[in-house]
Amino acid sequence: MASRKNALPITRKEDFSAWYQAVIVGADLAENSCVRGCMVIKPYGYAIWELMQSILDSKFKELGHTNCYFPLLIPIDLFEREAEHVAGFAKEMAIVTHHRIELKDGKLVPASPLETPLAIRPTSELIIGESMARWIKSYRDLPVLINQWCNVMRWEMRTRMFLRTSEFLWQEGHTAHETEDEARREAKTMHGVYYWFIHDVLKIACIPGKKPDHDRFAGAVDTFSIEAMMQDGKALQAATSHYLGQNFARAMDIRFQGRDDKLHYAHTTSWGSTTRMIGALIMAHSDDDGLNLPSEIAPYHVVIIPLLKGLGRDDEIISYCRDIRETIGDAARVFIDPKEIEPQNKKWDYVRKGVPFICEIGIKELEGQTVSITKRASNLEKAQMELSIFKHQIKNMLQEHDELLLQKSEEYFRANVRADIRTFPELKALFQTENKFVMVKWSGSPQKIELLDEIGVTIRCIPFRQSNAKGKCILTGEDACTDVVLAKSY
RNA sequence: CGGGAAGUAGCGCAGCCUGGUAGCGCACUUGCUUUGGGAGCAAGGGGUCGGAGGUUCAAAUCCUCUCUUCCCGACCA
Repeated sequence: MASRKNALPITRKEDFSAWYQAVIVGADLAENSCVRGCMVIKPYGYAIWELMQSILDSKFKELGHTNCYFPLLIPIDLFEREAEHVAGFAKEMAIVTHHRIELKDGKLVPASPLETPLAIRPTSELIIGESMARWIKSYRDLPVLINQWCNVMRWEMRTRMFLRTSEFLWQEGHTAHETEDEARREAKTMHGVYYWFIHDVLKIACIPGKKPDHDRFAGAVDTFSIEAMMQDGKALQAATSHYLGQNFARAMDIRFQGRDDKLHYAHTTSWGSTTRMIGALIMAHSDDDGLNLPSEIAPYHVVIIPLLKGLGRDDEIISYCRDIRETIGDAARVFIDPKEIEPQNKKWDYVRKGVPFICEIGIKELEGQTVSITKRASNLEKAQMELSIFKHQIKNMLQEHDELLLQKSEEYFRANVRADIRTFPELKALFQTENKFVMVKWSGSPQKIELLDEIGVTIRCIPFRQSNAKGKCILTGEDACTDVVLAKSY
Protein backbone atom coordinates (compact mmCIF):
# COMPACT_ATOMS: atom_id res chain seq x y z
CA MET A 1 0.00 0.00 0.00
CA ALA A 2 1.24 3.44 -0.82
CA SER A 3 2.35 5.38 2.18
CA ARG A 4 0.02 8.16 3.17
CA LYS A 5 0.12 11.23 5.32
CA ASN A 6 -1.14 10.82 8.85
CA ALA A 7 -4.10 12.89 9.89
CA LEU A 8 -2.17 14.32 12.83
CA PRO A 9 0.95 16.45 12.51
CA ILE A 10 2.87 14.32 15.00
CA THR A 11 3.10 10.62 15.79
CA ARG A 12 3.04 8.73 19.07
CA LYS A 13 6.59 7.61 18.50
CA GLU A 14 7.95 11.11 17.88
CA ASP A 15 6.53 12.67 21.03
CA PHE A 16 3.78 10.98 23.01
CA SER A 17 2.80 14.09 25.00
CA ALA A 18 2.64 16.35 21.97
CA TRP A 19 0.68 13.65 20.16
CA TYR A 20 -1.80 13.47 23.04
CA GLN A 21 -2.41 17.23 22.74
CA ALA A 22 -2.72 16.89 18.97
CA VAL A 23 -5.44 14.24 19.29
CA ILE A 24 -7.45 16.58 21.52
CA VAL A 25 -7.03 19.53 19.17
CA GLY A 26 -7.60 17.41 16.07
CA ALA A 27 -10.85 15.94 17.39
CA ASP A 28 -11.91 19.33 18.75
CA LEU A 29 -12.57 17.88 22.21
CA ALA A 30 -11.29 20.69 24.42
CA GLU A 31 -8.99 23.66 24.69
CA ASN A 32 -7.18 25.52 27.42
CA SER A 33 -9.08 28.39 28.97
CA CYS A 34 -7.97 31.73 30.34
CA VAL A 35 -8.10 30.17 33.83
CA ARG A 36 -4.96 28.43 34.99
CA GLY A 37 -5.24 24.66 34.75
CA CYS A 38 -8.89 24.74 33.67
CA MET A 39 -10.06 23.61 30.28
CA VAL A 40 -13.02 24.34 28.06
CA ILE A 41 -14.70 21.10 27.06
CA LYS A 42 -15.99 21.72 23.55
CA PRO A 43 -19.24 20.29 22.16
CA TYR A 44 -17.75 17.10 20.70
CA GLY A 45 -15.80 16.35 23.88
CA TYR A 46 -18.81 17.08 26.01
CA ALA A 47 -21.00 14.82 23.87
CA ILE A 48 -18.63 11.98 24.75
CA TRP A 49 -18.88 12.86 28.43
CA GLU A 50 -22.68 12.95 28.23
CA LEU A 51 -22.73 9.46 26.77
CA MET A 52 -20.41 8.23 29.51
CA GLN A 53 -22.66 9.86 32.08
CA SER A 54 -25.85 8.35 30.73
CA ILE A 55 -24.42 4.82 30.65
CA LEU A 56 -23.00 5.01 34.16
CA ASP A 57 -26.01 6.84 35.51
CA SER A 58 -28.44 4.16 34.39
CA LYS A 59 -26.20 1.51 35.89
CA PHE A 60 -26.06 3.33 39.22
CA LYS A 61 -29.83 3.70 39.25
CA GLU A 62 -30.29 0.06 38.32
CA LEU A 63 -28.32 -0.73 41.46
CA GLY A 64 -30.59 1.40 43.63
CA HIS A 65 -28.74 4.71 43.82
CA THR A 66 -30.44 8.07 43.44
CA ASN A 67 -28.95 11.38 42.41
CA CYS A 68 -28.83 14.50 44.51
CA TYR A 69 -26.80 17.68 44.79
CA PHE A 70 -24.71 19.17 47.58
CA PRO A 71 -23.07 22.60 47.83
CA LEU A 72 -19.91 23.44 45.95
CA LEU A 73 -18.60 25.28 49.00
CA ILE A 74 -17.64 23.51 52.19
CA PRO A 75 -16.95 25.34 55.46
CA ILE A 76 -13.33 24.61 56.23
CA ASP A 77 -14.03 23.63 59.82
CA LEU A 78 -15.70 20.46 58.49
CA PHE A 79 -12.26 19.40 57.40
CA GLU A 80 -11.02 19.66 60.95
CA ARG A 81 -13.10 16.62 61.76
CA GLU A 82 -11.07 14.07 59.82
CA ALA A 83 -7.34 14.58 60.23
CA GLU A 84 -6.17 12.04 57.67
CA HIS A 85 -8.64 13.30 55.09
CA VAL A 86 -7.63 16.94 55.37
CA ALA A 87 -3.95 16.01 55.34
CA GLY A 88 -4.55 14.27 52.03
CA PHE A 89 -6.22 17.26 50.41
CA ALA A 90 -4.67 20.25 52.20
CA LYS A 91 -2.11 21.03 49.54
CA GLU A 92 -4.59 21.13 46.71
CA MET A 93 -7.42 22.99 48.41
CA ALA A 94 -8.84 26.15 46.81
CA ILE A 95 -10.45 28.47 49.34
CA VAL A 96 -13.03 31.23 49.04
CA THR A 97 -12.08 33.92 51.54
CA HIS A 98 -14.13 36.97 50.54
CA HIS A 99 -17.45 38.14 49.24
CA ARG A 100 -17.99 41.46 47.36
CA ILE A 101 -15.48 43.20 45.19
CA GLU A 102 -14.61 46.86 45.19
CA LEU A 103 -12.95 49.13 42.69
CA LYS A 104 -9.70 50.42 44.16
CA ASP A 105 -7.23 52.46 42.11
CA GLY A 106 -8.87 51.16 38.95
CA LYS A 107 -8.56 47.52 40.05
CA LEU A 108 -11.24 45.21 41.38
CA VAL A 109 -10.22 43.81 44.75
CA PRO A 110 -11.95 41.41 47.18
CA ALA A 111 -13.68 43.45 49.85
CA SER A 112 -15.33 41.68 52.78
CA PRO A 113 -13.52 38.72 54.34
CA LEU A 114 -15.70 35.73 55.23
CA GLU A 115 -15.87 34.81 58.88
CA THR A 116 -15.39 31.16 57.99
CA PRO A 117 -13.51 30.60 54.76
CA LEU A 118 -15.14 28.10 52.41
CA ALA A 119 -13.31 25.34 50.59
CA ILE A 120 -14.27 24.64 47.00
CA ARG A 121 -15.05 20.94 47.20
CA PRO A 122 -12.16 18.63 46.31
CA THR A 123 -14.56 15.76 47.12
CA SER A 124 -17.74 15.68 49.19
CA GLU A 125 -17.44 13.00 51.88
CA LEU A 126 -17.60 15.56 54.66
CA ILE A 127 -20.45 17.73 53.51
CA ILE A 128 -22.49 14.71 52.47
CA GLY A 129 -21.65 13.02 55.77
CA GLU A 130 -22.89 16.12 57.55
CA SER A 131 -26.30 15.58 55.92
CA MET A 132 -26.28 11.83 56.38
CA ALA A 133 -25.80 12.36 60.11
CA ARG A 134 -29.16 14.12 60.16
CA TRP A 135 -30.87 11.72 57.78
CA ILE A 136 -29.91 8.55 59.56
CA LYS A 137 -31.46 7.74 62.92
CA SER A 138 -32.37 4.09 62.71
CA TYR A 139 -31.17 0.95 60.96
CA ARG A 140 -34.43 1.33 59.05
CA ASP A 141 -32.97 4.44 57.37
CA LEU A 142 -30.18 2.36 55.89
CA PRO A 143 -28.74 1.90 53.42
CA VAL A 144 -28.47 5.41 52.03
CA LEU A 145 -27.36 5.12 48.41
CA ILE A 146 -26.73 8.44 46.71
CA ASN A 147 -24.69 9.87 43.89
CA GLN A 148 -23.97 13.30 42.53
CA TRP A 149 -22.71 14.49 39.17
CA CYS A 150 -20.72 17.65 39.68
CA ASN A 151 -17.46 19.51 39.36
CA VAL A 152 -14.66 19.48 41.91
CA MET A 153 -11.50 21.50 42.26
CA ARG A 154 -8.02 20.34 43.19
CA TRP A 155 -5.27 22.89 42.84
CA GLU A 156 -2.72 20.65 41.15
CA MET A 157 0.76 21.87 40.46
CA ARG A 158 0.99 20.40 37.02
CA THR A 159 -2.04 20.09 34.80
CA ARG A 160 -2.80 18.26 31.54
CA MET A 161 -6.07 18.36 29.64
CA PHE A 162 -8.47 15.64 30.80
CA LEU A 163 -5.78 13.86 32.83
CA ARG A 164 -5.34 16.41 35.55
CA THR A 165 -7.08 19.77 35.49
CA SER A 166 -7.68 22.07 38.44
CA GLU A 167 -11.41 21.74 37.96
CA PHE A 168 -12.85 18.52 36.66
CA LEU A 169 -16.21 16.86 36.19
CA TRP A 170 -17.06 13.61 37.90
CA GLN A 171 -19.62 11.60 39.73
CA GLU A 172 -19.19 10.74 43.36
CA GLY A 173 -21.28 8.03 44.95
CA HIS A 174 -21.70 8.05 48.71
CA THR A 175 -23.39 5.30 50.65
CA ALA A 176 -23.99 4.44 54.30
CA HIS A 177 -24.68 0.95 55.57
CA GLU A 178 -25.64 -0.92 58.67
CA THR A 179 -22.84 -3.47 58.56
CA GLU A 180 -19.24 -3.62 57.51
CA ASP A 181 -19.98 -6.56 55.30
CA GLU A 182 -22.68 -4.74 53.39
CA ALA A 183 -20.53 -1.62 52.95
CA ARG A 184 -17.58 -3.68 51.76
CA ARG A 185 -19.83 -5.39 49.26
CA GLU A 186 -21.06 -2.02 48.01
CA ALA A 187 -17.49 -0.77 47.50
CA LYS A 188 -16.65 -3.95 45.58
CA THR A 189 -19.83 -3.84 43.53
CA MET A 190 -19.20 -0.29 42.41
CA HIS A 191 -15.59 -1.14 41.66
CA GLY A 192 -17.01 -3.92 39.50
CA VAL A 193 -19.20 -1.40 37.70
CA TYR A 194 -16.13 0.66 36.90
CA TYR A 195 -14.26 -2.36 35.60
CA TRP A 196 -17.23 -3.20 33.42
CA PHE A 197 -17.40 0.37 32.11
CA ILE A 198 -13.71 0.75 31.35
CA HIS A 199 -13.17 -2.74 30.01
CA ASP A 200 -16.50 -3.65 28.40
CA VAL A 201 -17.79 -0.24 27.36
CA LEU A 202 -14.62 1.75 26.73
CA LYS A 203 -12.76 -1.36 25.54
CA ILE A 204 -9.61 -0.54 27.48
CA ALA A 205 -7.38 -3.30 28.85
CA CYS A 206 -7.00 -2.75 32.58
CA ILE A 207 -6.32 -4.39 35.92
CA PRO A 208 -8.76 -4.21 38.81
CA GLY A 209 -7.21 -4.37 42.24
CA LYS A 210 -6.68 -2.95 45.66
CA LYS A 211 -4.36 -0.07 46.47
CA PRO A 212 -1.52 -0.77 48.90
CA ASP A 213 -2.12 0.75 52.35
CA HIS A 214 0.27 3.65 51.84
CA ASP A 215 -1.65 4.75 48.75
CA ARG A 216 -5.25 4.66 49.97
CA PHE A 217 -7.72 7.52 49.60
CA ALA A 218 -7.24 9.93 52.50
CA GLY A 219 -9.40 8.58 55.30
CA ALA A 220 -10.31 5.25 53.68
CA VAL A 221 -9.87 1.75 55.05
CA ASP A 222 -9.60 0.16 51.61
CA THR A 223 -9.25 1.72 48.18
CA PHE A 224 -9.90 -0.20 44.99
CA SER A 225 -8.85 1.09 41.59
CA ILE A 226 -8.85 0.30 37.91
CA GLU A 227 -5.38 0.60 36.45
CA ALA A 228 -5.54 1.06 32.69
CA MET A 229 -2.55 0.75 30.37
CA MET A 230 -1.82 3.62 28.02
CA GLN A 231 0.01 3.28 24.71
CA ASP A 232 3.24 4.52 26.21
CA GLY A 233 3.18 1.71 28.74
CA LYS A 234 2.24 3.97 31.64
CA ALA A 235 -0.63 3.27 33.99
CA LEU A 236 -3.61 5.53 34.47
CA GLN A 237 -5.83 5.15 37.51
CA ALA A 238 -9.18 5.34 35.81
CA ALA A 239 -11.70 5.08 38.66
CA THR A 240 -11.70 4.33 42.38
CA SER A 241 -14.01 2.91 45.00
CA HIS A 242 -13.42 3.16 48.73
CA TYR A 243 -14.59 1.34 51.79
CA LEU A 244 -14.37 4.11 54.38
CA GLY A 245 -15.06 1.96 57.43
CA GLN A 246 -16.51 4.05 60.25
CA ASN A 247 -13.90 6.81 59.90
CA PHE A 248 -16.18 9.34 58.29
CA ALA A 249 -19.17 8.21 60.33
CA ARG A 250 -17.18 8.99 63.48
CA ALA A 251 -15.96 12.30 62.11
CA MET A 252 -19.44 13.39 61.03
CA ASP A 253 -21.38 11.57 63.71
CA ILE A 254 -23.38 9.31 61.40
CA ARG A 255 -25.01 7.09 64.02
CA PHE A 256 -28.09 4.96 64.05
CA GLN A 257 -29.97 2.93 66.57
CA GLY A 258 -29.50 -0.69 65.63
CA ARG A 259 -31.63 -3.78 65.88
CA ASP A 260 -30.04 -4.24 69.31
CA ASP A 261 -31.34 -0.84 70.52
CA LYS A 262 -27.78 0.44 70.78
CA LEU A 263 -26.17 3.30 68.85
CA HIS A 264 -23.77 2.32 66.08
CA TYR A 265 -21.65 4.23 63.63
CA ALA A 266 -22.60 3.59 60.02
CA HIS A 267 -20.16 2.04 57.57
CA THR A 268 -19.72 4.26 54.54
CA THR A 269 -18.33 4.03 51.03
CA SER A 270 -17.51 6.46 48.27
CA TRP A 271 -16.66 5.89 44.64
CA GLY A 272 -15.87 8.16 41.75
CA SER A 273 -15.08 8.39 38.08
CA THR A 274 -14.09 11.50 36.19
CA THR A 275 -13.51 13.21 32.86
CA ARG A 276 -10.07 11.66 33.14
CA MET A 277 -11.64 8.62 31.51
CA ILE A 278 -11.70 10.67 28.30
CA GLY A 279 -7.93 10.99 28.68
CA ALA A 280 -7.70 7.24 29.17
CA LEU A 281 -9.77 6.71 26.07
CA ILE A 282 -7.48 8.94 24.04
CA MET A 283 -4.26 7.32 25.19
CA ALA A 284 -5.62 3.80 24.89
CA HIS A 285 -7.25 3.81 21.47
CA SER A 286 -6.09 6.76 19.42
CA ASP A 287 -3.50 6.37 16.69
CA ASP A 288 -1.47 8.67 14.49
CA ASP A 289 -4.69 9.63 12.69
CA GLY A 290 -6.41 10.75 15.86
CA LEU A 291 -9.20 9.54 18.06
CA ASN A 292 -10.84 6.15 17.78
CA LEU A 293 -14.08 5.81 19.72
CA PRO A 294 -15.80 2.70 21.00
CA SER A 295 -19.37 2.73 19.74
CA GLU A 296 -21.23 3.22 22.98
CA ILE A 297 -19.66 6.58 23.64
CA ALA A 298 -19.25 7.71 20.03
CA PRO A 299 -21.51 10.74 19.39
CA TYR A 300 -21.84 9.55 15.80
CA HIS A 301 -21.52 5.97 14.59
CA VAL A 302 -21.85 6.86 10.94
CA VAL A 303 -21.10 10.23 9.38
CA ILE A 304 -22.38 10.71 5.85
CA ILE A 305 -20.44 13.10 3.66
CA PRO A 306 -22.38 14.07 0.54
CA LEU A 307 -20.13 14.48 -2.50
CA LEU A 308 -21.85 17.39 -4.18
CA LYS A 309 -20.57 18.60 -7.54
CA GLY A 310 -23.09 21.14 -8.60
CA LEU A 311 -23.93 19.07 -11.69
CA GLY A 312 -27.66 19.20 -11.16
CA ARG A 313 -27.97 16.00 -9.14
CA ASP A 314 -27.04 17.40 -5.75
CA ASP A 315 -30.63 17.35 -4.51
CA GLU A 316 -30.90 13.68 -5.41
CA ILE A 317 -27.67 12.94 -3.56
CA ILE A 318 -28.83 14.80 -0.45
CA SER A 319 -32.12 13.01 -0.58
CA TYR A 320 -30.32 9.66 -0.92
CA CYS A 321 -28.21 10.53 2.15
CA ARG A 322 -31.45 11.07 4.05
CA ASP A 323 -32.72 7.73 2.76
CA ILE A 324 -29.64 6.08 4.21
CA ARG A 325 -30.24 7.71 7.58
CA GLU A 326 -33.89 6.68 7.58
CA THR A 327 -33.05 3.16 6.47
CA ILE A 328 -30.62 2.72 9.33
CA GLY A 329 -33.11 4.21 11.77
CA ASP A 330 -32.33 3.40 15.39
CA ALA A 331 -29.63 0.88 14.56
CA ALA A 332 -26.93 3.57 14.69
CA ARG A 333 -26.39 7.26 15.36
CA VAL A 334 -26.14 8.74 11.87
CA PHE A 335 -25.12 12.29 11.07
CA ILE A 336 -25.24 13.87 7.63
CA ASP A 337 -22.70 16.67 7.44
CA PRO A 338 -24.05 19.28 5.04
CA LYS A 339 -21.35 21.90 5.62
CA GLU A 340 -19.87 23.48 2.53
CA ILE A 341 -16.37 22.16 3.09
CA GLU A 342 -14.27 20.20 0.63
CA PRO A 343 -15.45 16.62 1.15
CA GLN A 344 -11.93 15.27 1.35
CA ASN A 345 -11.07 17.67 4.19
CA LYS A 346 -14.31 16.85 5.89
CA LYS A 347 -13.46 13.18 5.78
CA TRP A 348 -10.14 13.73 7.57
CA ASP A 349 -11.88 15.82 10.20
CA TYR A 350 -14.05 12.83 11.05
CA VAL A 351 -11.10 10.49 10.98
CA ARG A 352 -9.52 12.68 13.64
CA LYS A 353 -12.80 12.65 15.56
CA GLY A 354 -12.75 8.86 15.70
CA VAL A 355 -16.09 8.24 13.99
CA PRO A 356 -16.36 4.45 13.45
CA PHE A 357 -17.74 4.64 9.90
CA ILE A 358 -17.42 7.49 7.45
CA CYS A 359 -19.64 7.19 4.35
CA GLU A 360 -18.93 9.23 1.27
CA ILE A 361 -22.00 9.38 -0.86
CA GLY A 362 -22.06 10.64 -4.46
CA ILE A 363 -23.60 9.81 -7.80
CA LYS A 364 -22.04 6.36 -7.88
CA GLU A 365 -23.68 5.34 -4.59
CA LEU A 366 -26.93 6.99 -5.56
CA GLU A 367 -27.15 5.07 -8.82
CA GLY A 368 -26.14 1.75 -7.34
CA GLN A 369 -28.07 2.27 -4.06
CA THR A 370 -24.84 1.47 -2.26
CA VAL A 371 -22.66 3.01 0.44
CA SER A 372 -18.89 3.53 0.45
CA ILE A 373 -17.45 3.22 3.90
CA THR A 374 -14.16 4.08 5.53
CA LYS A 375 -13.65 1.95 8.63
CA ARG A 376 -11.85 3.89 11.32
CA ALA A 377 -10.71 0.99 13.49
CA SER A 378 -9.44 -1.10 10.57
CA ASN A 379 -6.70 1.30 9.60
CA LEU A 380 -9.09 3.29 7.37
CA GLU A 381 -9.88 0.29 5.21
CA LYS A 382 -12.53 1.01 2.61
CA ALA A 383 -15.58 -1.05 1.83
CA GLN A 384 -18.60 -0.85 -0.42
CA MET A 385 -21.94 -2.49 0.10
CA GLU A 386 -25.54 -2.27 -0.93
CA LEU A 387 -27.66 -0.10 1.30
CA SER A 388 -30.07 -2.97 1.89
CA ILE A 389 -27.18 -5.03 3.26
CA PHE A 390 -25.61 -2.15 5.20
CA LYS A 391 -28.90 -1.66 6.99
CA HIS A 392 -28.74 -5.19 8.37
CA GLN A 393 -24.98 -5.20 8.85
CA ILE A 394 -24.50 -1.95 10.74
CA LYS A 395 -25.06 -3.45 14.17
CA ASN A 396 -22.60 -6.23 13.48
CA MET A 397 -20.14 -3.79 12.03
CA LEU A 398 -20.27 -1.67 15.17
CA GLN A 399 -19.74 -4.78 17.23
CA GLU A 400 -16.75 -5.75 15.10
CA HIS A 401 -15.42 -2.21 15.46
CA ASP A 402 -15.65 -2.52 19.24
CA GLU A 403 -14.13 -5.98 19.30
CA LEU A 404 -11.23 -4.72 17.25
CA LEU A 405 -10.59 -1.89 19.69
CA LEU A 406 -10.64 -4.21 22.67
CA GLN A 407 -8.51 -6.76 20.88
CA LYS A 408 -5.88 -4.16 20.00
CA SER A 409 -5.88 -2.83 23.53
CA GLU A 410 -5.50 -6.29 25.02
CA GLU A 411 -2.79 -7.29 22.58
CA TYR A 412 -0.86 -4.19 23.49
CA PHE A 413 -1.44 -4.97 27.14
CA ARG A 414 -0.16 -8.54 26.88
CA ALA A 415 2.88 -7.40 24.96
CA ASN A 416 3.74 -4.91 27.69
CA VAL A 417 3.29 -6.93 30.85
CA ARG A 418 6.40 -8.52 32.32
CA ALA A 419 6.18 -11.32 34.85
CA ASP A 420 9.79 -12.44 34.69
CA ILE A 421 11.44 -9.80 36.85
CA ARG A 422 12.75 -11.17 40.13
CA THR A 423 15.28 -8.71 41.49
CA PHE A 424 15.44 -4.99 42.02
CA PRO A 425 18.48 -4.44 39.77
CA GLU A 426 16.62 -6.14 36.91
CA LEU A 427 13.62 -3.93 37.61
CA LYS A 428 15.72 -0.79 37.66
CA ALA A 429 17.41 -1.71 34.39
CA LEU A 430 14.08 -2.39 32.73
CA PHE A 431 12.53 0.95 33.67
CA GLN A 432 15.61 2.81 32.53
CA THR A 433 14.72 2.00 28.95
CA GLU A 434 11.08 0.93 28.86
CA ASN A 435 7.68 1.49 30.41
CA LYS A 436 5.97 -1.77 31.29
CA PHE A 437 3.51 -3.22 33.75
CA VAL A 438 5.61 -5.52 35.89
CA MET A 439 4.10 -8.26 38.05
CA VAL A 440 6.27 -8.94 41.07
CA LYS A 441 6.13 -10.35 44.57
CA TRP A 442 5.83 -7.92 47.43
CA SER A 443 6.14 -8.36 51.19
CA GLY A 444 3.15 -6.13 51.89
CA SER A 445 5.14 -3.79 54.09
CA PRO A 446 6.12 -0.24 53.13
CA GLN A 447 9.76 -1.05 53.94
CA LYS A 448 12.20 0.02 51.24
CA ILE A 449 9.37 1.47 49.16
CA GLU A 450 11.70 4.42 48.55
CA LEU A 451 13.64 2.19 46.17
CA LEU A 452 10.65 2.44 43.83
CA ASP A 453 10.48 6.22 44.26
CA GLU A 454 14.05 6.44 43.06
CA ILE A 455 13.19 4.79 39.75
CA GLY A 456 9.90 6.66 39.32
CA VAL A 457 7.77 3.54 39.71
CA THR A 458 4.79 2.91 41.97
CA ILE A 459 2.81 -0.06 43.14
CA ARG A 460 -0.29 0.43 41.02
CA CYS A 461 -2.37 -2.17 42.78
CA ILE A 462 -2.64 -5.58 44.33
CA PRO A 463 -4.58 -7.30 41.55
CA PHE A 464 -7.61 -9.34 42.51
CA ARG A 465 -6.25 -12.16 40.45
CA GLN A 466 -3.40 -13.57 42.54
CA SER A 467 -1.16 -16.43 41.53
CA ASN A 468 -0.71 -17.56 45.16
CA ALA A 469 2.77 -18.71 44.18
CA LYS A 470 5.58 -18.12 46.65
CA GLY A 471 8.55 -15.92 45.87
CA LYS A 472 10.87 -13.25 47.21
CA CYS A 473 9.83 -9.67 47.72
CA ILE A 474 11.33 -7.50 44.98
CA LEU A 475 12.30 -4.87 47.57
CA THR A 476 13.27 -6.68 50.74
CA GLY A 477 14.14 -10.12 49.42
CA GLU A 478 11.97 -11.69 52.11
CA ASP A 479 9.55 -14.50 51.40
CA ALA A 480 6.39 -13.03 49.93
CA CYS A 481 3.27 -14.25 48.31
CA THR A 482 1.42 -11.08 47.29
CA ASP A 483 1.47 -10.24 43.59
CA VAL A 484 1.56 -6.53 42.80
CA VAL A 485 1.65 -4.53 39.58
CA LEU A 486 4.44 -2.00 39.26
CA ALA A 487 4.44 0.74 36.64
CA LYS A 488 5.12 4.33 35.92
CA SER A 489 1.93 6.28 36.00
CA TYR A 490 0.12 9.47 35.14
C1' C B 1 6.50 24.47 44.40
C1' G B 2 12.04 23.62 42.34
C1' G B 3 14.81 23.19 37.34
C1' G B 4 14.35 24.13 31.94
C1' A B 5 11.83 26.08 27.37
C1' A B 6 8.21 29.05 25.09
C1' G B 7 4.26 32.94 24.33
C1' U B 8 4.18 37.31 17.33
C1' A B 9 -3.22 36.41 12.76
C1' G B 10 -7.48 30.50 14.10
C1' C B 11 -2.97 26.91 13.83
C1' G B 12 2.44 26.25 12.96
C1' C B 13 6.51 29.55 12.71
C1' A B 14 10.39 33.58 11.09
C1' G B 15 11.86 38.46 12.79
C1' C B 16 14.70 39.77 18.46
C1' C B 17 21.50 38.95 19.04
C1' U B 18 23.15 44.20 15.81
C1' G B 19 15.87 48.91 18.55
C1' G B 20 13.46 52.53 13.33
C1' U B 21 5.80 50.56 14.98
C1' A B 22 5.39 43.10 11.33
C1' G B 23 6.24 38.70 7.67
C1' C B 24 5.82 33.36 5.86
C1' G B 25 3.05 28.56 5.41
C1' C B 26 -1.65 26.38 6.42
C1' A B 27 -6.64 27.96 7.52
C1' C B 28 -10.34 31.99 6.12
C1' U B 29 -13.09 35.33 2.00
C1' U B 30 -14.02 36.19 -3.41
C1' G B 31 -13.39 34.72 -8.55
C1' C B 32 -11.88 31.24 -12.27
C1' U B 33 -10.24 26.27 -13.10
C1' U B 34 -10.34 21.22 -11.18
C1' U B 35 -13.50 17.21 -9.31
C1' G B 36 -14.26 9.73 -6.22
C1' G B 37 -10.59 12.42 -3.08
C1' G B 38 -6.58 15.62 2.35
C1' A B 39 -6.76 20.47 -5.35
C1' G B 40 -4.50 24.70 -8.69
C1' C B 41 -4.13 29.87 -9.95
C1' A B 42 -5.34 34.91 -8.84
C1' A B 43 -7.05 38.70 -5.75
C1' G B 44 -8.30 39.74 -0.63
C1' G B 45 -9.54 40.03 4.97
C1' G B 46 -7.43 39.43 9.67
C1' G B 47 -2.41 40.60 14.22
C1' U B 48 0.56 46.11 17.23
C1' C B 49 3.80 41.09 18.79
C1' G B 50 0.65 37.27 26.51
C1' G B 51 0.07 41.52 30.30
C1' A B 52 2.11 45.69 33.28
C1' G B 53 6.01 48.91 34.08
C1' G B 54 10.89 50.89 32.68
C1' U B 55 15.17 52.56 29.32
C1' U B 56 15.02 55.43 24.59
C1' C B 57 13.67 60.52 19.95
C1' A B 58 11.96 55.47 18.80
C1' A B 59 10.64 48.79 21.69
C1' A B 60 8.08 42.60 18.92
C1' U B 61 13.39 43.53 19.59
C1' C B 62 16.89 45.90 25.65
C1' C B 63 15.67 45.68 31.31
C1' U B 64 12.22 44.44 35.56
C1' C B 65 7.89 42.27 37.30
C1' U B 66 3.73 39.28 36.18
C1' C B 67 0.34 35.69 33.76
C1' U B 68 -0.14 31.36 30.82
C1' U B 69 1.50 26.97 28.28
C1' C B 70 4.92 22.84 27.53
C1' C B 71 8.93 19.45 29.38
C1' C B 72 11.67 17.20 33.87
C1' G B 73 10.93 16.59 39.19
C1' A B 74 7.83 16.70 43.81
C1' C B 75 2.10 16.35 44.37
C1' C B 76 -2.10 14.06 42.40
C1' A B 77 -8.44 11.46 39.71
